[in-house]
Formats: sequence, structure tokens, C-alpha cells
Amino acid sequence: MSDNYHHGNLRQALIDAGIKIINESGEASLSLRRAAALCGVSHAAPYAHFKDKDDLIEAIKQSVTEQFMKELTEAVKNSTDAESAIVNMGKSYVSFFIRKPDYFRFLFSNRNVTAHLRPDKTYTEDYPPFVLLKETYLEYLKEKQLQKNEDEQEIEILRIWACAHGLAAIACMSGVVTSFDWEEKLSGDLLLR
Amino acid sequence: MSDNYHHGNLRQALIDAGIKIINESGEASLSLRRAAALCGVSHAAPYAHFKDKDDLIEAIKQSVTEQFMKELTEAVKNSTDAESAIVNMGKSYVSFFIRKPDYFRFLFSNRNVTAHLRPDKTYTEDYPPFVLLKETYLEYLKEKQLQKNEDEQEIEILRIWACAHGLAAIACMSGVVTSFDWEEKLSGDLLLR
DNA sequence: TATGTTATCTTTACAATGTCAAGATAACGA
DNA sequence: TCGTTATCTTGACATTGTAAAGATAACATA
Repeated sequence: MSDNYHHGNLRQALIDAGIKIINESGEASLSLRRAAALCGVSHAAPYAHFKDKDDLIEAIKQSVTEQFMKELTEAVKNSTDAESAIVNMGKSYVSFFIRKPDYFRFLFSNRNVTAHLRPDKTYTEDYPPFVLLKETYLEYLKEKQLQKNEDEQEIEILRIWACAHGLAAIACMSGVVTSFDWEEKLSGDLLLR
Repeated sequence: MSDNYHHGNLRQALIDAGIKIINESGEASLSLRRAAALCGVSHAAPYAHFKDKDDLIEAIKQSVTEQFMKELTEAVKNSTDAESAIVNMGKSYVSFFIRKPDYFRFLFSNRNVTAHLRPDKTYTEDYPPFVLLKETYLEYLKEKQLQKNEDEQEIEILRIWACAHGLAAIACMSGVVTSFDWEEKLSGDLLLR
């Protein structure tokens, strides 16, 4: 490949640039032109790889979600039993976003989605982190030999999920992110009763 | 007042216009110029009342939060005891944002806050809805004659809050907002154990 | 009442951005 | 080797936030 034309892998480079911008200056300053500049290409080059800005944002979201999912999976794998796996997953959930509060705002801001038009996959049944929690929870029921009907299961899963997400939200959006020992709180019976 | 100059109460009109835009087309299409146009003034007129766009957004947030707070207070007032007040508050919390999902995205998107620079008051100790929950919770402890140390109290309040907020998030951001009976779920022991 | 002050609004201008169109360049297959 | 196609550049335009300068009206004060 030459030096000017054909960057090599501009698509991935733009995603990485976008992530870098978000980490350094927040989503507000994420622009197609800045990402392009960071990659050393002209301002319209991204349009060869992304339909529009939202399309790039969607790709970045997917990439960040993969990072996120990796940590959650790791947390489950490093647990000895399903019960602690759930707690550890919750810890990882909050911990991930405490370390990267800009990711939280970015992932869950939905700045571009009018919702009526295009609800993204976040939170729905196919959302990988949610699937992981469901599997782990069923494993937990089996381990403890607990019998629950589907309605009870759904409520419990929702409660755990909402709790973890809500705590992450509080942690990320409040000014007290660092002055609060989330790890300790989560190791209590905050998630699982 | 004349017909062209001196709108009368442009500041409030701009806030109302902003809310209208958010409700009709989402936060993405909220612009100073559009709000100004809706008020029938020139595009730079808002600068007599707001420092910049963020300043208007902050004012809108405050206005929406007041609406929100009103419903929460109402829910508490209409309850016979503190325990049901907590549950009803949670119901109202989720219900409010299910009816106005754009408000949820708007209030908690933090599109403009770099967090390091200016964490807004949301979620902090002075946040009125949070204060209301704390008061109600203490009332609940008194009613039930329960003894809990401050740490236990904090955890429980956080759990309730996170749960309500997390459920609202799930409800607002997923595509299944309407196909799920949140009211019923919340009346179960989702919030209070 | 007259006048100076100030708040409010308009006009003009500029930079940043998203996006499109037309063209240039290079990779690649036939 | 040559045509096709993906990739990238250049140029242009509309939208937006925002600043500067000036116009207008409300208002206080003498």
C-alpha cells in the first residue's frame, strides 16, 4: 500500500480514534472530521466505511460492548460457584464503568436514537451481557436447587440487572465516584438477597 | 410591550420550546436556533437569557426535574404508610419515564458534561428526589420499628434507588417498553424486600 | 418631562461540523 | 493489460454555536 491512499484498515482506525476521543474529551467532542484527522485522512474519507456518523457511533458502541462483555465473562469464569459468579458479575459491571465513566455515558446516552424509529439492541433479549446473566442465574437456581416459576425468575433477573445498572449509573453520574467503596457495598447482599 | 422587541418572557418561552422539541423530535434536534425560531425571535436572542446552549439545557433539565419531583411527591402523599410510599415512589419513578422516555434520555445523557469538569447535581445528596426517598425510608424504619446502622441504611437506600432507576433505564432504552407490565412487577417485592 | 442607562433583540459574520458530488488514485480481477 | 471497483481527496453547502456591533425599548433618575 502506498503512503497517501489506502490507509490499510481505516475502518478499524476510525473506531479506535473515536474511542480515544471519547476517553480523552468525552462524547461531546467526537466528530467525524476529528476522527478522520486523527487517522491522517481527509474529512470525507470515513464515508467509504460508514454510512453516516451514527453508523460510526454504532460500530464504536459495539467495540466498547465487546470490551465490557470480556470483563463480565472473565468475572464469571473466575468464580467458583454460580452464586458468587452473579455477585462478581455485578462487581465487574459497576467496576468497569467506574473505571470508564465516559463509556457509560456514551453507551447509554442514546443521543442519536429517536427510539420510536430505531431502538438499538441494548437491554433487549439478544444483548450478550443480559444473556450471560440469565444463564448464570439459571445455573444458580440449579446449584441451590431452588424452584421458581418463570415470573419469579424474570423479576429476580430484572432486579439484579437493574440494581447493577442503577448503581453504575449512580457511580458514573454523581460526583462521588471515587469517595465511595462500591466494591465493598457490592460484596454485601446488595444484588442477591 | 411592542410586537417585535421584548417578547415578554422569552426565557421561559425558550425553556418551553426546548421541552417541546425534545418531546417531538428528541434531544438530538434541540438547537438554540430552533428554539429561538419557535419563539419567533432571532437566532441570537437566547444569548440575552442564557450563557450558552448548555445553560439552556440546564434550565430545561431543572424544569423537567420539577415535573418529575411533583409526581414523586404526589405518590408519597397518596400513600397510607411509609412502606407503600416507597413502593409507590418506585412505581411513579418508572411510570414517569415510561410515559416520557425522551425525558429519561435527556436527563441522564449528560451529553455536555465532561464529568471531570462539572458533575451536575443529579444523584448527589442534594438531589430532591433522592432526599425524598431518604426521608421516606427513615419514616419506614420508624414505622416498622427497625434498627439499622447507617451503613445498612445506605445500602438499602442505594439498592432501592438503583433498582428503580435501573428499571426505568431498561424500560426506556429497550424496545419492550410497552409489552411489559412494569406496574405489576413493581407492586411485587421488587423494590423492598 | 427629558435624558442617560441598561436589558433585550437583530443583523452580520465566522468557525466547526455532517454530508453530498465529482474527481483522483490505486488495488484487483478478467 | 485494461476495465472495474473500492478507497480517498477536494470542493461545496446547510446547519449550528457563538461572538460583535448596533438597534430598540423599558426604566430610573434628575
